[in-house]
Amino acid sequence: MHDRLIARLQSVAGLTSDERAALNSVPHKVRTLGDRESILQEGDKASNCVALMSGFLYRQRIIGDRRQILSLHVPGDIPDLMTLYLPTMDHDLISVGQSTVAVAPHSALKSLFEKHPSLVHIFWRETLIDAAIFRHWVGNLGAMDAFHRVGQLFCELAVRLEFVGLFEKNSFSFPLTQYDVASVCGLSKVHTNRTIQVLRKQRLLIWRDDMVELPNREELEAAAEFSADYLQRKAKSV
Amino acid sequence: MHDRLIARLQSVAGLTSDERAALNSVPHKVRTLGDRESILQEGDKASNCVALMSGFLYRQRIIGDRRQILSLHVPGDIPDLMTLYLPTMDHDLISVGQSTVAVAPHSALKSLFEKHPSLVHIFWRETLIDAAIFRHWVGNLGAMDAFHRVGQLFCELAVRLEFVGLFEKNSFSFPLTQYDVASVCGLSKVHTNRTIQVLRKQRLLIWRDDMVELPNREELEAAAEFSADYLQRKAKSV
DNA sequence: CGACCAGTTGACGTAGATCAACCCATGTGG
DNA sequence: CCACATGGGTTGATCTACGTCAACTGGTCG
Repeated sequence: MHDRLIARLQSVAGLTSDERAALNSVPHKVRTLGDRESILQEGDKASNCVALMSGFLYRQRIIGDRRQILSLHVPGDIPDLMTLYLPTMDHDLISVGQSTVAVAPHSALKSLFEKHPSLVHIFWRETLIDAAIFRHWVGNLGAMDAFHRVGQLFCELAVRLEFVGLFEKNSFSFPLTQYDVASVCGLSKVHTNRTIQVLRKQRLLIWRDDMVELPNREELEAAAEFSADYLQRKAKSV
Repeated sequence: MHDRLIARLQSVAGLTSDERAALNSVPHKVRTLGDRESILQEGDKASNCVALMSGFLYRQRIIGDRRQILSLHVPGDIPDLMTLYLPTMDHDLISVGQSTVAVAPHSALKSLFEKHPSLVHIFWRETLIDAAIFRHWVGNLGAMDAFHRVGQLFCELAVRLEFVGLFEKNSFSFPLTQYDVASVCGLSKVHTNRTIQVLRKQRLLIWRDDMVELPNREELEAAAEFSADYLQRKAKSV
């Protein structure tokens, strides 16, 4: 399994060298994905899990004539870990930009868990944080306006990317379009564009081509009323 | 632990008599809760989990001057199961109407898992379904209008209550207010009221006092474009 | 008896959707 | 090497679903 994932689990939960070795030796294949390439579709039955190594993935559902992006995923995430126990996908999983994933069969993970029961809790915890993020977005979408939603999105990404070492000099690579951001935030692309312009005018966001910079992160977090508690980052201090 | 939970796990996952006995013997206390009584608040560190035995609970977050209900919980749910691994609450947990819960210490659950590793997967799966429900509501809140959101809510409750034997003659006890429904659906109470009136006029919903009846469930599910796939009910046929 | 709360209704205000151009960079085929 | 198509981004005009405000009803409770 990939280093980025192992490093994250290491810093979040602390791994014994034994566990680390076991994770390293999980059989897997590396797969490269092109822009907008689909990994899994609604209704598919998965028999593998994918750990994102580089790039971005998102999950989406088509609802009526709309596309809703349910979540964005950064390297180190295993966005289909739930297929271990809920094999039928209730949404699509898609790559944005060029990305690479490590694909490991369910059987390999299950035997990993048998040999190292302590790892079960570590992976379970990963799915709990995933759930906490969804829960947070239920709040965002139900109770916040456009400005706060878009602001929260960039704040959250900064924290999650920082956690895997991909947020440097207040910047990160971001191959999504404004329309993608709109689909995350439950907004139209026109209104999303205007909201981003407000963030730009307030010097809270610089977004050109595929790079996003947050020149004044604290101010952005304050403006968006963002708190990273739900991402459970305190584990970093372990 | 409570029968309602055990019965659900039984039908969902299938339990050996050994596992069932172990679940039955988990030490716990029964606690009765009044209307709007709080169990846990944002920031609390939990050292117990509660399994809902009767009544309703909801999770909420205060966002600005608004209250967002993140999820509703029916008997058989363990809405704070995640505190096993994420001890700090990022939201409040509150009772509606009179309800009873079984309170079991984390330590008891952890030793249960040690003695019966197979139960870990069953409980993990429970948290995955919890996450699937949040994910679904991200879609609902991001992409559906008021009519669909409110309709989806009643459809979902019917399925979840049916699963634990609390949906009979197309009816269930429902001690929430219209304002509560508004807080689930991310709507104002005035607009929620008007939306409910539309459902009533279309003979899809009868709601008087604390009882809800869905006289034409299929039609309601069609109108709300509801599909129960995400609740993973197929396990019922096991 | 008044206080309070859920529900209901009407009038009005607004955030954000929709529609329709237009710009610009990139890519493609003749 | 140009002609044109395509897809992001941007802008302005208009529309609408929903929020807000305010008033009134009818139960319930002390």
